[in-house]
Amino acid sequence: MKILQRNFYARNTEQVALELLGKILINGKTAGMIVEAEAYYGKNDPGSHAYRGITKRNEVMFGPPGFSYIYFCYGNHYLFNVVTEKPGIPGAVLVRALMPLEGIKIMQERRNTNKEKELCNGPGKLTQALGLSKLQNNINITKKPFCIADKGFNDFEIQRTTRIGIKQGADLKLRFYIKGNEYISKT
DNA sequence: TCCCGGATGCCCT
DNA sequence: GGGCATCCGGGAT
Repeated sequence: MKILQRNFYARNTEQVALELLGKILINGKTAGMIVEAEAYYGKNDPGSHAYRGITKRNEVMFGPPGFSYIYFCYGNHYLFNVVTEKPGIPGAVLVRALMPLEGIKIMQERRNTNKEKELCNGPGKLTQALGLSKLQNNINITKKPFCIADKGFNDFEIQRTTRIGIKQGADLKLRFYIKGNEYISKT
């Protein structure tokens, strides 16, 4: 198992999103395989937080790659992104769904459900299952206990579609998921 | 100050 | 499986 290093993230956001499929997101004793992700750019991407330039909230997106960008949404959810591109160039990949692998019991307690498919099949759900909140914002994820690792899962087909839940930039096909996987988010 | 969001869970069929 | 109320902080006015 190798932990993804900064050079993996310091590339084109779309490419990183694509290659994150099949990788393992780990936080402490909980872990899951990434089955769905979306790419977000800056200037030319109206769907991105970084579109209107740097602010207190999105400044992490402008910083060095390989850091977490976790923000609060809809009053009670946290969404997990990982920063991409070289420092100074905004970019991030939103992780939308995981297939639970380790610490499932812990996830069930945090999520208050025993249904395995309901643990991580949405961006707000997986942060709750892994115990991620704004406290984990802007953390270097190229080392344990909070990181993404490669376990060599690559036997799958990738589907590319438009992104979910945004109005601006809705035409861009920057959402990727593992075809036929039962743990991806709905719609 | 006000508006609204990169969503979820519940309750109903 | 689908419709709906609802969570509250950020960014624009």
